[in-house]
Order: sequence, then C-alpha cells, then structure tokens
Amino acid sequence: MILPRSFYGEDTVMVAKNLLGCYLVHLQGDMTTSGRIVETEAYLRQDPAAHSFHGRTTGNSVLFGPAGHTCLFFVYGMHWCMNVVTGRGDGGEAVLIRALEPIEGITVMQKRRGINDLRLLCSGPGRLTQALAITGEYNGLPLDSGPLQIWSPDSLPGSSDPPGLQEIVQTIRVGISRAKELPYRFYLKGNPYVSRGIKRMRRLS
DNA sequence: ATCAGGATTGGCT
DNA sequence: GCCAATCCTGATT
Repeated sequence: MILPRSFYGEDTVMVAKNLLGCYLVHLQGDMTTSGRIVETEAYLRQDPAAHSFHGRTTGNSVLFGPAGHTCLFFVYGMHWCMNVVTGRGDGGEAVLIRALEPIEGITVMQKRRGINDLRLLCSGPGRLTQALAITGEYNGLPLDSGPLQIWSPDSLPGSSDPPGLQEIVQTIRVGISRAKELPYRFYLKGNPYVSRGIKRMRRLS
C-alpha cells in the first residue's frame, strides 16, 4: 500500500530506517519506473549539515512544511537529489534517498542514464533521480498521491526479500563537510545497489 | 583498486 | 564571489 502521511511524521532517524525496503515509484502516463530504497540519510534540526540549518529560505521552504512531501535540491551544478520531509517537530528535517535497487522500467532507466549496468543505474542520489526522471519540478509534491509515490514493501511484486529480516547498517554520512561524525546513514547490509560512498567510508575506518 | 580533476548552476555563512 | 547532501573519466599503482 501507499505509505500514509502519518508514516513520515515520526522521528526522522526512525523514518530513515523504515524507508529501507520501500518502493519509490514514478508514474508518468503509461510509463512507470520504480526502485526499492536500499540507502538513506537523515538530516535533522540543529544539524549543521542540513539545508535547513540556517533557517527558512526561499529555496528550502518545503522542508518547513508538512511531512510526507518531496524536497528536491540541485547540487554541483548538475544533479538533483531527493529528500522526503519528515519528523514530528516544527519541520526542517528530512531523509535523503541515496540509492535504489532498480525494479520497474529498467530499459527506460538505462536509456535515461546512458548506461546498462544495473549496479550503476540508481546507486547514488544523483543517479536515481536521473533514472526516474525526477527534477526540481517535483519539489514539494505529496508522496501519497500524484506522480511520485512510496509504497510499503509488502504489496508490490518483486519484494521477495522481507526487509524486516534484513540487517540495517548505520554509518556516517557522505559528501558533507559539517557534522561529518553523525551516524545518520542507513543501508541494507550486503545489498549490491548501495552507493559507492560506502566503500570510500569503509576504507577510512 | 584508487585517485584527481572537471563539468556546471543556483542560492546565499 | 564562493560553495555545494555528485558523477564520470582517465591515469596511475
């Protein structure tokens, strides 16, 4: 089933973990692309690495709106990254979707990415938005209706691995310069579709 | 296997 | 101006 908005209005770290195994789906007319979420990061309030840290601006206003909506950021002049607004407080918290296991529309995604290797299709926050064709036009959309949806793992085809039985690894986040030490990255242990930052991190530890 | 460098744009310490 | 929650390529070990 589609995750209800109440799913997102809980503790952000808990939501980041609970999102693992769920399905991000993009419906465009008769074309559907989707993937299973295998890696996330939590960004909290009072978190120097969060885009909401310096308060509300025109660019981050949806972070301060209701939970269960998308918040898209354009980074490095080239890539879109997708957040989900989360938390029970006054806003400013989000979960970054960092990697998907490709499920539906693989041929389309391969064409969009100009690449065939399934492991490189959606294994990174910039990669998965390109594969699912998610851009800034999707900023601020509710995830329980409309073209972008997140489904719980129990009801979709392809969910042969019960996520509840999979071990979740918790580590530090990737690609940030502040609050590097906070352990708010989560991924499914042993999953081949997590992003490359994992290997980078392992080496450093 | 690892690393360095470049691409490229919008928001704002 | 400066920096950014990235990705890809090509060189080197």
